[in-house]
Amino acid sequence: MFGFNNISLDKKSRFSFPAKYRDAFVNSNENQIVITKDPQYPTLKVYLGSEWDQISTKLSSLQGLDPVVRNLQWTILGNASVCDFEPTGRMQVLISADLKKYAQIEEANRICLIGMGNKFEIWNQENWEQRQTGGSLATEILDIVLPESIKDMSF
Amino acid sequence: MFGFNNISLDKKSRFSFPAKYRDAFVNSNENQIVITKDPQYPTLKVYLGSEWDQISTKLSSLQGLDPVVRNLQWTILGNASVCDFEPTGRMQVLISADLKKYAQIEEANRICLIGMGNKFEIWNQENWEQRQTGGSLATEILDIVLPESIKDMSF
DNA sequence: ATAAAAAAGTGTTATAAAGTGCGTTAAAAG
DNA sequence: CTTTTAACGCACTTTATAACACTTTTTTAT
Repeated sequence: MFGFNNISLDKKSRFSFPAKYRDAFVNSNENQIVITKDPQYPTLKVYLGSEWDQISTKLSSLQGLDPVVRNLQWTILGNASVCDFEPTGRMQVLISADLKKYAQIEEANRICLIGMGNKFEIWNQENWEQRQTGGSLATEILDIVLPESIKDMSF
Repeated sequence: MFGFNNISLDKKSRFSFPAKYRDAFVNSNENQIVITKDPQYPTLKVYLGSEWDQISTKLSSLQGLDPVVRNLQWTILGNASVCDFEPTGRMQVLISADLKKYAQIEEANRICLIGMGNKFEIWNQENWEQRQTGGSLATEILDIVLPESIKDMSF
């Protein structure tokens, strides 16, 4: 599941996944989607239910005394929103006001949904364009020194 | 699969691969083609499905908390467009508006399709000619410092 | 505490736009 | 001259989105 999609939110902040991803969802037998905050950029991560189970299990088992780990746990686990999801239906998903705010898509009715293989990212359009052209964003956090325990994890 | 081809896009932004490549496609049993952005030049890369599976699997497994890796993931994975592809048929492929813009072929109805062995490149005609005569392009990005993890990958 | 009102969430339908398939014509190759 | 290939046009199908109606939850006022 790859690629760029410029899609619209309706008045209630719902969007539907592009139909081109339907087969992949149906084949992998997913019936849940999880949206949460990205720990580094003002963007949202969208995981398939099965993928989320792995990530959340691994991440919650890590030693919470390490401040970097603790922060990742807060950001990723503490903001996760689980949505029921029907791959054979309209594939609609609601984005909460809190998550919209984080991704800076509060008043916008357009978002960029970026397929990154086994997950998606949701971007504010201007931010995505700026990233694509090599610009940096005010809120990005890049200089994390990673503890050994998460060096083998990819979020 | 090598060589230069000057071919036309139809009104819906489709083009067909030249018939001379048919045997190669049929023999390698490909039924998908993937188009995505080149990370350095304003041009598009076209991969066979099998080749793409390898590249995308490797790239998405890398540590996304590294900003250089993340940027490559965004560019290559996040802009990939997967097309169903019938080697025995017309071998037609659609180029999305977003990718056309990146390769600066927005209003043009002619493109250059360059066979590079196991992949192709799609160029705006003027840009291709300029590169051939040694000129440089305003948007090219050459000074990427690659992390160790991707030094053995070729895109 | 209860009822009314407002807000938030869910589901359906209609319409325009985007994408697909295929036949025909024009051009190139053998 | 015949055959193959590329380009174009058109009709059909699918998809995205806006509009609307209805349900549930939350808030507010009495």
